[in-house]
Amino acid sequence: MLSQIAPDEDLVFFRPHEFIARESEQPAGLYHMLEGWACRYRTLSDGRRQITALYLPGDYCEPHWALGRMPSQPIVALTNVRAKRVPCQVPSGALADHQPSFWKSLVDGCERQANWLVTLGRRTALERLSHLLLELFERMRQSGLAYGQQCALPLTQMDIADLTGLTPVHVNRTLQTMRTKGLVELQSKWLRIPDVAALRQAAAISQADAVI
Amino acid sequence: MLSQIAPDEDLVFFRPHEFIARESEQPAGLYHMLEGWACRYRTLSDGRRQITALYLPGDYCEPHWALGRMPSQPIVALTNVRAKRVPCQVPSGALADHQPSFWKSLVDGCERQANWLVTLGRRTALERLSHLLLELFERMRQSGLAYGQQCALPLTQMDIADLTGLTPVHVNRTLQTMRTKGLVELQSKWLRIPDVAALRQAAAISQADAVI
DNA sequence: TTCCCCAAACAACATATGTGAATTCGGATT
DNA sequence: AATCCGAATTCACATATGTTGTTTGGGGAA
Repeated sequence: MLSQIAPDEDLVFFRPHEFIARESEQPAGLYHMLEGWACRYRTLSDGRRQITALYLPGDYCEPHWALGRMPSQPIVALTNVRAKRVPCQVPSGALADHQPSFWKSLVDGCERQANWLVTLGRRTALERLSHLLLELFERMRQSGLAYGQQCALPLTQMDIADLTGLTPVHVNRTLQTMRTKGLVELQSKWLRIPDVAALRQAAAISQADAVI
Repeated sequence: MLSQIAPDEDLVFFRPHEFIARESEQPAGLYHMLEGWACRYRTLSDGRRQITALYLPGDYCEPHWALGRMPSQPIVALTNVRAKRVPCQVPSGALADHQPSFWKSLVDGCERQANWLVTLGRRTALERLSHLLLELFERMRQSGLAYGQQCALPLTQMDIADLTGLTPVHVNRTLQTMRTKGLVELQSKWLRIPDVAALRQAAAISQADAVI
């Protein structure tokens, strides 16, 4: 029954392109993603757009909000999203004690960003795409959402361009090259990686490095 | 007297290029920077290098370590560094209660990284340099280390290249352009910004945005 | 002062990626 | 089955940035 749902912990839904949070507006709560993808981004005044974070099932969106921050960049749903809303106002002491997975989520996000800086700053288009696809596959795998060497990938080539700092045209070109080389199979929002080791090499990821 | 220094909170010094922390090695503690600059970075196997964080006086290096993480990227001193070492093993509850500035440092670092992603992904060379110089000036100003419109900037053009994802040659070229346009004065490790508003515009920072 | 060395500055040329536009494809809707 | 519309694909061309190499400059050591 509806009345049995705890009043401060709701299930919420978003449609593609719907805002989950707006810049500098107090969000209704933290969202624990249950299903679907979302992203954080910034657009410059002339329309250039860069995605700065991707939220997949299992991720918290956004840990910072529990530390008293307001969103500094907007967040939108990329697909249909189902999430559990949990209030921001949890005292940080309680969070630390009761939600280790929450802290892990925060720090993981930071480390992913640090790796992402390397990708945007120093990797070529082919390396960026390889790195992105590996990271997404690995995150899906860790959430139990990968099947063998494949997983869902509900992004348009324009989304991928805004993630990798490239143009959609160049994403397309480079994807073609990768297909030709047998590095990936990618069609109708479905990703298959025939040879993970080969793709890691194409991404300029050193043997010892973690992808994420 | 030496004997009066608390045993778990030491003053430490580093020389330029000296490692403050190595990848995957337990650091001796957190460092609260008192003087000098340091950076975190990653190098790809062929030598390409990207700096992913800059530590200025007042910054904590690295908040994550208090959350049970090991360094995932090495950290080196860029100048002579003086810092206060504080043990990592502080229980997170105590940190939360007694060190709000510590949490601020952590979240500020995350937000800076998110902004930095936009810069590396979507801004031109001139915009990247403008953004970097504005951010550094603003951070120095907030630490009381700016004097009017100027502050120290102890970076080589190669450091700046590794921060902005450009080549040293192009950094030089672009800096010349900026000097010609009167956007910055930069010589012998000293930065002067004649017109902050003009530089913000050159950085493609929207009026409302924070630099950091 | 002289020497030395690293950083900065400069030049010519190469190339990865961007731009603008047209065409094709594929899934949804009627 | 016919239509529609966003996404993907392809093409020709433009340009920002990279590459390689040389030259100049300035501060520290002897």
